[in-house]
Amino acid sequence: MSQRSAAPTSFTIRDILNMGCAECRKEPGKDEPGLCQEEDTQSPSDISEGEITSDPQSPHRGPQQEPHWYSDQEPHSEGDYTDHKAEEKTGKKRTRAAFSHAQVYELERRFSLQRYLSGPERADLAAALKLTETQIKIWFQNRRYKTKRKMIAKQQAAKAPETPAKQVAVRVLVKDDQRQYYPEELLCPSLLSLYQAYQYYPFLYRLPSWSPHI
DNA sequence: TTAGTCAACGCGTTCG
DNA sequence: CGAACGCGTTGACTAA
Repeated sequence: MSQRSAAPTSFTIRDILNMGCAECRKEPGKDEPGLCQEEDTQSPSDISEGEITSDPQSPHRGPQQEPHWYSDQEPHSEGDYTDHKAEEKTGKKRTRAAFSHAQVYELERRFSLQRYLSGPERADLAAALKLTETQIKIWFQNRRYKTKRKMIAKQQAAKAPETPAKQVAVRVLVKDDQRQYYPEELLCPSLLSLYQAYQYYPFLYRLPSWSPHI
């Protein structure tokens, strides 16, 4: 990972929040999922200390002009979580909050440190991220299950009987009759899948646990 | 249209 | 008995 700037990178909650989504700032006008919109409506200075700009209503992901993430959705804060469940029973269509980049960043960071949270830890994290404890609990549940599934799939792939190698055409960059790289120098498949898993959260590349180096 | 991801849900199980 | 868990599924959504 190359150095983006001369400024030291801090991973405290406050710094993460205040720094906003660096990926979004690169191309502010680009219409791409995973780009946040917060900078347009709320400057970092507007964020109170230690506060996550976690409005699932205005998630980082989603196009600028017409947010596809529940544009008709009522605010989904901790207070209305039960209301949301009540809505389910009344037959209203199910909604799904999209956590902001800052929230997911902190959740992933925390998960990399500990896979299980105690009650008080969960409450603290929920308060810091402006999410409900239930959301934190469900997120960790899903995250553990997701990790397990991937591990099982990986083990099964490793155990699977070797199939005869298939010959495929490989494009090779040639300049002045000289090959510029070798196929084996390309990204390995496992790394590609990892990249794919991070497609929605490019900022995760900055997590300490993440390293593009093999 | 399809495959994949995600948050949320339902259900059965475990544990204090 | 209630809370938390694992697991499978659902519904909304995107990219290809």
